[in-house]
Amino acid sequence: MGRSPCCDKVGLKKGTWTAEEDQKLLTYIERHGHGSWRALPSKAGLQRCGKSCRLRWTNYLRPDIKRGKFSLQEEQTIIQLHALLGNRWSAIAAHLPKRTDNEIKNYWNTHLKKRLTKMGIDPATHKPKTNAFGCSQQKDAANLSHMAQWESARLEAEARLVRESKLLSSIPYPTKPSFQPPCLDILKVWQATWTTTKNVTSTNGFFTSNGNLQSPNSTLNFSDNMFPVPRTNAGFGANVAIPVMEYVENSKQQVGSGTMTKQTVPNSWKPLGKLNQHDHQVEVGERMDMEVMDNAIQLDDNDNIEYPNPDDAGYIAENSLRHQSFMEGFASILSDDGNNSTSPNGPCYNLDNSSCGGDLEDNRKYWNNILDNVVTFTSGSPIF
DNA sequence: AAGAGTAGCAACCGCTGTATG
DNA sequence: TCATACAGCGGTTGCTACTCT
Repeated sequence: MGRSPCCDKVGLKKGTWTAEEDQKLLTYIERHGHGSWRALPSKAGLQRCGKSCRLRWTNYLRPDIKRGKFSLQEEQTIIQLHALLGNRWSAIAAHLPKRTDNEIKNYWNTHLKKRLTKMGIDPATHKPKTNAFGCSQQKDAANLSHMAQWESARLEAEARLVRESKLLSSIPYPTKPSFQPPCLDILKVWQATWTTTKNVTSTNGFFTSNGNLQSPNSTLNFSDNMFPVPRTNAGFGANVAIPVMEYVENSKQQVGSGTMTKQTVPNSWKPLGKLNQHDHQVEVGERMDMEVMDNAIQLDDNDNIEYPNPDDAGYIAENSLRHQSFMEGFASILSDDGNNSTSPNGPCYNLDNSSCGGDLEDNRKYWNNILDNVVTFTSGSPIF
């Protein structure tokens, strides 16, 4: 026998909550915790379905949520995470303390989506909208998508772990003790590659003053311009990064002015894709899935994510290249000033919807800011 | 001033995976 | 083992306020 029915919907109130209902729910939960949502409405004297109470509490009444205008950093975070995770609002919300998935979803749909659209970026794919010159970009877009898929899968896996951690701390308010989930900073993995730099290129952003893209810190000992990023006037998003994933396919390939060789991934860390059984070399072109990602993430004895030794040469090479390429590709899509005559989507816009007025430098600074935050925004977050 | 159109957002709906009896 | 409730999630709806004509 299963459980008794949740709640018959006859006679239950729907629609906007009144202040009185809010107070009843708030008072009850403060005194007793929510316990069983099913039983809560009658105990609290509410003519509502338990599900409605839970939604009202989690999205509005909970004391640990922040309401009101989103900060610039929060906007940036949402855009970045949406590029990686898509419409996985709960996963995105896990990286935005005090914001609910519903609020983020609404904000995306009513603000950010429109802004990206105005900038000529497809908000669903975070790629430039198709234009007459799009053919030459297809391969690059595919590579970027491929890498984004990996990052997405990894973020999702970690977001899942965050959720699982939260379950452990689901003691009802207000007796809930302070609790922090284990460190799940995938971006610190990125940073690990940046900070093990042997040949740091000094820059505050992704764009040099002459308009070329650049990683925050270059991690390899290649000669200058190892990843030349052609800037053309072929339209929005015409800048493309050399897809470094190819170097794995072709065991040795000229990349820019540096020559890369096939890298071996350490046994303890296999994040890039399926590894062949012989030498743990990455085989690209495989569609990644959660199972692969789960297998790729190693847990230590305490079920915390075990990050690879950043000193490992193979790890550094694999990850720094992947991340650099991903970031450059991502940056290239976002970076076009949109002022060239062939830009199909008109002038560029800043995120506050104002036209950048053709000020390339301002726009560059703005996107530098966003892209820098990919690496740095998590430093103060309890999640990270 | 008034009606139409639009934006913002709280809340609902329905689906899915998990827990429970 | 199975049926069912629960909880979480993402998509969608509908109400309210605001703007435009």
